[in-house]
Parts: sequence; C-alpha cells; structure tokens
Amino acid sequence: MSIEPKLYRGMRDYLPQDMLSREKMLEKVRETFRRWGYAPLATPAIEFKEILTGKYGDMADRLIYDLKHKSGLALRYDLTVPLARVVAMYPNDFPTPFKRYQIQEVWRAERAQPRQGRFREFLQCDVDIVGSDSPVADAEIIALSVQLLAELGFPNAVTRVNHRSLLRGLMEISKIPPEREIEVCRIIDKLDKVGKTGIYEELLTGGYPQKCVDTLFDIILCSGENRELLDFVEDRYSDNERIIGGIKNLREVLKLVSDFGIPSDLLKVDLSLSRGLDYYTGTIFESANAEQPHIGSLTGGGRYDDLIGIFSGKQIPAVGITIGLDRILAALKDAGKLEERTTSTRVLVTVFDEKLFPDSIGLATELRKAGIPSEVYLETRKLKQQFSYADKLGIPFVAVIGEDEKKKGVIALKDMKTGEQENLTAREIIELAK
RNA sequence: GUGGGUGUAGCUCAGCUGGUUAGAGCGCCUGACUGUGGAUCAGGAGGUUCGGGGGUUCAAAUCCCCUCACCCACCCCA
Repeated sequence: MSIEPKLYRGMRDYLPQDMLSREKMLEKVRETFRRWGYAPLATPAIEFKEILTGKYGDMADRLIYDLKHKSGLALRYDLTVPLARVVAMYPNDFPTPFKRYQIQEVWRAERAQPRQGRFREFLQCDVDIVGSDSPVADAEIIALSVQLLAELGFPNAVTRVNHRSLLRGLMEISKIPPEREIEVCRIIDKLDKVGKTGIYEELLTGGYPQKCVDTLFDIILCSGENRELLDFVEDRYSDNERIIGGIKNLREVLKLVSDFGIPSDLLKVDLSLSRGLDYYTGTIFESANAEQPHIGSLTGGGRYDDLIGIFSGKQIPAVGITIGLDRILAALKDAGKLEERTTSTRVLVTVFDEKLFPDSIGLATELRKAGIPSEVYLETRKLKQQFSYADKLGIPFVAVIGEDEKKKGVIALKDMKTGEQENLTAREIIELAK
C-alpha cells in the first residue's frame, strides 16, 4: 500500500527543465538590480498576523494564510509590508534613500489558476525606494521595471499608470463618499474586461446615484494620448486640488521616465486603473502583455507614503513595484518562448569499460577546470545507451575514449547536432565546446 | 465562494444508442546495428479494468445518484 503522491492546488514542483530557465532568469534579474544600485533583503516567511492584516484591504486580508499551529502567526502575503516593518524596526541601519530588492515566496489563499499564472505560492520580486518623495524615485522604479521586462522577453509590455490622488479627486467630484472609494475603484478597474456598460450597471445596482455615475464616467472613459488626456482633465477640473496635484505629479513622473530612455508609447495613462491594495497613496502602475490578455498583470506597484508610518510612527515615503517572476515565466511558457533544457552539461564523457574509467573521469575533470560543464556516464553500459542518454538530455557533445583512442592519445568527440565525429585533444575539445 | 467542463495505459485521447479477452498514437524496453544517439523495421512490457463510492440490470468504461480531483470562466491579483 503506497501513499498517493499529490500536491495541494496552487503549489508547484519545479522540475529541472523548469528550474534551469528559472534560475537563469533570476540571475539576470539580480544582476540588473545590482547594476542599478539596489541592495538585497530577506525576511521570514512567517510574520505576526497583526503586522500583515489591515494593510491590504478587506478582500486581501481574507487571503492571508493563517497558521493554525500557533495563534497570531501568518504567512507573508507580499514583500512590501515586511519591508515597511523592517524599515521601522531598524531605523538607524539604512541610508536615505534606501533602495532594496527582495526575491522571495509569498502565499495567497485564493483559487489557483495555473494557466493564467495564478498560484497560491509564488515568487515575488520587489524593488522599492524608501525615504524619498521625489518623482525621480517613481520614475526610476517604473523605468527599471520596464527595462527589466524588456530584457526578460516582453519588450512591448505596456505599463498603465494612474494616480491615487487623481482618483480621489474624481471621486470627490462624483460625490462618492470616501468609505466607498475602494469599492468603486474595484468596479471601474474592470473596465477593460467587463466593458463600460457592464460597470455602469454594476455601479447603478450598487446603489450609486445615476448622476454620480455619469459624472464619474465622463472622466474615466476619457482616453487618448497621455499628454492630451492629462491636459483635458486638468482643464476641466481645474478647481479640484487633488486632481491638479495628481496630474502635476503624474506629468513629472512621465517626463522623467522618458529621461530614463523608456519609449513613451510603453506608458499609458489610464484613469480607470486603481489597484486593489489599500496602502497606495500616489502614483500607481501595472503592466501586462497585450498579446496575452488571459495571463494577467506582469508587474504592479505604486507609491505608499503612509504604510511605514503605521509601524514607525513617523511618516516615511516610499515607492516600489513587484515583478511577477513566476507569472512572467508562465507567460513565456504560454507563448512558447521558453527554451526548455534539462541539463547544463555541454560534454558527456562516455565510459568504454571498467579499466578506462580513470581516463574518462580525468577528461571530465580537465574540462570542468576549463569551465566546460561536463559529466561522466556513471556506468559501463553499451555506448548506444550512453549516447541515447546524451540525446535525451540534449547534451551537445559526446566524448569517447576507447582502446583505440587511448593508444593514439586522442579523444573521439561527436557533435550530436551534426552527427560528425573527429579525433581531438582535450585542448581542442575545450575550444570547441566553449 | 459562484457557474461550466473533464476524469479510460507514463502522456494525448478513442471507445459511451449498455453485451464476450478495453483500443490508437506518442513514449518506454529488446533486437536488426557485437565501439555511437536522433531515422526505419520487427518484437515486447504496461490498465489493481476505465478517479472513488453506491444504485439500475442477466450484463456497465458506457445509464442514474453522491463524492473527490483537476481544468475553464467570474472574483482578485504577481
């Protein structure tokens, strides 16, 4: 009687063919962050529940994994709140501004949907700037994420941007009470999915006066080239401070992002973008690949000037973004752009017979010393099987040292792609397999 | 949480107006090829018998009920 091997929904095993591309991607990501001067940080998987709850919103609070094992503990839901906790906990250990990146798992108790890249456990990758309220910080975060996205295989991913205070201003004008803002935001956020008549009806059935809804619609349905759109809204609502402030800030950020060398058509002002998390206060942004609408957002973030204050007592501004690495991987896989290798080995050194093991092992050692990923076949099976092994794993070269080769002092090297084989020295192999 | 779909060999699936030993393709193993893969050809293994439980029937993978798992959509987001 055996136990059925199974996995909780939304959890995944990463088999070698997945892990090789995953690790490669992670190396690229980490390298990019360091190139921009960000410092790494790690925090525990488990936090006190009170640290996490009440920061994300009612909806999200329900998705926090509660640890039944000991009361008062929970699994982290994102990396932003832990960052806020850390900054408040060690006030003297960080420079200002503090730029950090963090790549760790987070857990969300929601319904998983693997093909859309939605999991209960997934790798989040956050970059944040703490301690600066300059629009340059917002712009840098956006520019960094757009550039990284391009490097990871999504050069055309569009980042939609909006501003919380602009949204709040619009709510004021539409006479929507502050406590219902978030609810309204969630509804209008669905604009591109449900369509305008869909959300119009949802708002009406939600009990909002038609007049309010109409006013709101007048604004959020506006679209157009970024600058024109902002000009238009500014012009029309020039008496609302929040709107004017939001627009001014947004304009600065957009300008700065282009100073970072980001093509302006990759950024799109979208007045219906709201983002579900409560803690955002200023710019908000979210990116997706237009060619894969079913995948969902690839990155998302914004400015959260009040979050750290909850822990530290004094207000410390911050802005950051999450890069959805697991989702990016899922999107690449979905698009068939993921090269799936199952090994990093470049040369398989076959073993002719027991007596020649030292020769084969010696060759592999020499190759490794030269930086060529190599492995020795571990048993004296037929060459046929050894070659077949190389073929299955996609190893590009196979080396054979038999009696003949040993006598001549050469190694037979077969190029598995072309099928050609020639006798070479170890040094020649190193050159070839590099 | 709500709605829909699927569940048969390792994988993708066919079989489903109920009827003898449940099939195909791919994969896997062996050999032709006794120092060499990927092609071809010839064999072969593999299903506790059709997710699990119950029911109808002389007889069920096939019909009915329940259950579980997975997938899709919604919700929400990375």
